[in-house]
Amino acid sequence: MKLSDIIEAYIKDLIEDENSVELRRNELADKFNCVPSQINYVISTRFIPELGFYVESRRGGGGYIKISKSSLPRQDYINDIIEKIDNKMSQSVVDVYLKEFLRYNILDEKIANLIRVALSDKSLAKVNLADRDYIRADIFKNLIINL
Amino acid sequence: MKLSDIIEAYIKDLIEDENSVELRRNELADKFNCVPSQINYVISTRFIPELGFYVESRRGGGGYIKISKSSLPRQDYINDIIEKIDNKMSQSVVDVYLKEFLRYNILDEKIANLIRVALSDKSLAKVNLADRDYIRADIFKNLIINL
DNA sequence: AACTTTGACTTTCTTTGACTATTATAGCAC
DNA sequence: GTGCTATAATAGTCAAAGAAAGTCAAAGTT
Repeated sequence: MKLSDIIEAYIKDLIEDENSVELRRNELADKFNCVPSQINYVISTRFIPELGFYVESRRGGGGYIKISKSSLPRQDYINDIIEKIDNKMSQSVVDVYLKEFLRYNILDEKIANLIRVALSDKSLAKVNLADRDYIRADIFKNLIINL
Repeated sequence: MKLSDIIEAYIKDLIEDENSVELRRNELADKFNCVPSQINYVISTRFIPELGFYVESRRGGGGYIKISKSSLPRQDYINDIIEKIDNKMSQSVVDVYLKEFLRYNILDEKIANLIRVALSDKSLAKVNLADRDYIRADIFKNLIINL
């Protein structure tokens, strides 16, 4: 078994309890006798939004990496959808999805609106046009993973 | 938890009652076993005018640091904050604001979390570093206005 | 070819300390 | 008493050091 797989399993075990863990990157690296950046590798290949994970972190003294897993029943449905989502989305495609989600009670009006605002061309005005739809899709995926 | 966070919480607790506190810098530093200038660090990163805090101080014998919180009605408060928000925001500055909003019940955990996710470096990974903080601020302002 | 491991370099946030600035007060000269 | 001065008691500033985590590409494996 590869080291990365072992680390992955270890982290998943920790997540089990609380549906989330807070890790110290260096500690973990130490524990598994690898370079710290391997932890990043494991996280970025295995704890991805598409699989229902959300990762937050903070640098500096007292820094941490927090990984949470959303385990709601509708999660499978959401995951299915996320898999199908293109890596770029226009404003109107976002709207299509939101309507769909509203219909299935995956979110309420208030949240849908928040997402709409966050992803609007207005909010993203400074992102150049070529990248905008890609960034919109990124934000969207991260958001619905965390609904 | 970081010392700075602990000190921040401690001070906020003291403020709760009277909407203000008067501190002695050295005493506080002593209490938390840190150098006095750490108190300044905490104040300058967490008790900023943008969040409605007002800090007065005096040196010399009998010196003090007084921190007060203005408690405007909700909408005024929001407007006030929006006006003061810089045109760029780091992830951690967003966090500071959200914590504040939570504290004053301007939004709930769920929404705060969504905003956090939407504005995280993760979501905005494809935005180049030079622009990221500006775009984050744009989205943030749009969101807050539409809260 | 795809995946994993490694390490040098970068970025972010916190802690520390040396140096500076301000204020109150005690003591002294008058 | 009044005014001046020295001293002690505070707080402020700023830059360096420290403590994480992130990035990226080269090297190694399968």
